[in-house]
Amino acid sequence: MKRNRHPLPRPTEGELELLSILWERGPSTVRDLHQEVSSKRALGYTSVLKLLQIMTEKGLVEREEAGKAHIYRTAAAQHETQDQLVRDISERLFSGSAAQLAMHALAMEPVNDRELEELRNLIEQKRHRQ
Amino acid sequence: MKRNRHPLPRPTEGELELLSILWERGPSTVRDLHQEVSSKRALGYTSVLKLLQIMTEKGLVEREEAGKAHIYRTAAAQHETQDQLVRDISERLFSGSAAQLAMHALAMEPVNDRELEELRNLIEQKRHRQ
DNA sequence: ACTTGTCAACGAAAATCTTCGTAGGAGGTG
DNA sequence: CACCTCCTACGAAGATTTTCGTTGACAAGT
Repeated sequence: MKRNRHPLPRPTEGELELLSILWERGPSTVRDLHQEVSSKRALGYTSVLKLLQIMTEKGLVEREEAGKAHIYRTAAAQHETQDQLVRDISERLFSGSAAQLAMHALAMEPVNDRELEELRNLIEQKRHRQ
Repeated sequence: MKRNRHPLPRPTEGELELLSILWERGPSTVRDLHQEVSSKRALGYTSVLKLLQIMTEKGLVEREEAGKAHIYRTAAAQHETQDQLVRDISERLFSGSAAQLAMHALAMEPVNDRELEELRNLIEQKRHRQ
């Protein structure tokens, strides 16, 4: 029962935690996810299961019911969700100016050389295209 | 009696809406804020009031009780809250890489020249300091 | 003094999010 | 078969967030 008509809802905090693991590990079972989460904090197996069931209803994940243990996979690519949430923050916290968000992010932490180089390239590209 | 000992909690969505207005308008009464919010969506006066009372308890805003209508002001500067939330997103969505967050933000939207210039400078600074 | 309007306080309903206990099914093993 | 283990489904408690109705205080007008 897929609802691709509407854009996916914004994941909650707990949901995002599971999505992150799924993006990293790829399709996983409840047990996989529970083990992964457990390495960071205490959380019951059924809590993870329930969360995944809710996420399935919301369309945030899809599951393959073959076999005994269902296999869950993310419905949206990581970069799509990143875009969604970055846009969200940009709207709500920076009056929609993504550039200001970017500056805040950069001013905050040390950035390694490779990333600096990528950013330089990105900016040069944009400079010449506009 | 300020409680600067603990960091301020992360504002919820509704709280952030009010904070944004306060940063823009400066210290305001409940009525001011309600009017401002109402221009965007339907929300009762007492809902705004209640939210502000909760935010006062949490320390997110402070109020001056002089006169009949209290006057609310933000407890943290805008950039502090921006930092806090950007760091948060960076952690949860980009494995702590602020640079990747920045790149996502930039790749997303057109950026005006002045902002591009600022970014270039920021990057050059960081390049030479590291 | 009575009415009207503005305000904060309080409580509570409604919605959402988080967490987990319990039940029941399916598959093996002795 | 009886038992154990692994799994999902379901319901529900608890916590947090969102929303608003009601109340009472206070002042201004008539």
